[in-house]
Amino acid sequence: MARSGGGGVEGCGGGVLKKGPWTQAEDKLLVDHVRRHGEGNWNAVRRETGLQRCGKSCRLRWANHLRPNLRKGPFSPEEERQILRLHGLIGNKWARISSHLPGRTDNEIKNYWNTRLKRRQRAGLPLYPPDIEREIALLRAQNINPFADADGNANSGLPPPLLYDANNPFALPPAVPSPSGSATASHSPLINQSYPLLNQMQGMPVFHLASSQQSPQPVFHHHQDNGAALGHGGFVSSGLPPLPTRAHELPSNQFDTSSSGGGAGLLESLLLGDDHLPRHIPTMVKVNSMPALTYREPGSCRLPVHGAGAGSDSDETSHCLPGEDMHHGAKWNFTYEDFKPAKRRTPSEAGISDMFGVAPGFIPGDWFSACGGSTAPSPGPSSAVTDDEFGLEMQQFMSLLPLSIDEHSWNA
DNA sequence: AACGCTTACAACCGCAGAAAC
DNA sequence: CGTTTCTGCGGTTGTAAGCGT
Repeated sequence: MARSGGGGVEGCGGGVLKKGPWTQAEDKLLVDHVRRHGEGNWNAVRRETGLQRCGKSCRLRWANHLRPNLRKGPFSPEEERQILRLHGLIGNKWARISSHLPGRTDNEIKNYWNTRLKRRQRAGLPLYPPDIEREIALLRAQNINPFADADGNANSGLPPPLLYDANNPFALPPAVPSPSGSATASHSPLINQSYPLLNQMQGMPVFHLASSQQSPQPVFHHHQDNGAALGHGGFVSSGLPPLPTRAHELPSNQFDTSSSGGGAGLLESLLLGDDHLPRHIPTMVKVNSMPALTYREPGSCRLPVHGAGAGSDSDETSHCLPGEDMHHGAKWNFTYEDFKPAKRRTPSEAGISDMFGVAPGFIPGDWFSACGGSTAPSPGPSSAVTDDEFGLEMQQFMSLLPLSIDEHSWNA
């Protein structure tokens, strides 16, 4: 992982800043700072701690490796499905996708997707399993526009609004005329990248959902009424019916503390369905004086019991046979044959214990392997400078530390 | 054992929007 | 109201580790 380690860089506020892998000492400085002041104000970290890292780098390190309740290790089958479903509808909105996967970072999901995408593209395989394609087709047929903002207006930003065609709701926007006047043969790369599922859905049968109780019926006729079946007009572009999506995207490091899923869009609520991942984390408390920084309540940490089942909250992957979709009973090789065991070594607890002068026994021995939701060793940084999995150890350890709100008030 | 390829992932970069000044 | 600073997001890159030959 080492990138030109030891080198410096001009920028991020001036001065020579360190780049490359983080060391334990740097992590400790950052963690101490956040414990005292909370998240945010990242540029102040350098001023107040002497850490030779720019604010962006500090934020990234915290968000992706040090913050409490991060979840490392392989994605569970449920998580993988969730990623597929959300990506199929909203595209490369990693932060939004990660907001539905507690403990997962946008970077992690992005990396997962990119490697998976490359692998499947190279193999000439479809990106999405058929059941997910169907599911999203249904949502599309209901004319749910994931890109509409809270007011129902199509977002002005990219990607551009979809043009709804009742015959083919997954149709891409018309080809952009070239300067010479002729339409380009292919759709723009932007569209192709932003709507990967749509690219696969060209020409798929359209389903109308007459009611929630009825099975969806394929519709092949040209439909241009006032929307009796769909509840809206037949041809819609940016005037899609209002879809309550979150007005502002949650930062990747922000936990959704709303029990009702407030802020999540209708589309995402639909996608979450019955098998959505738990979004309420009862052992976490939001510290009001420290916005967006959450810690476990002292004494509330239910440590997973390795091998006891109760604590193994996610890892069904190891029970899945290659090529078998355990959720639907159908053979589908989209996920499990892609699954590769984690490569890197199990972290030791020695480093993190040493850092805080805590006896190693303070950290349960099974914590790391179990918290990752997998029996496989959790992957982690591999630099010779940064202890492997130090970030994970740090964030896990942080979650165990009692926190005094007074001590850590924002303006202290 | 050596080599090359693939995979996984940390970290950087540029950009854009929001907030502060 | 324009400018600056801060923050977050998505894309990309570099490299260690695993794996096959």
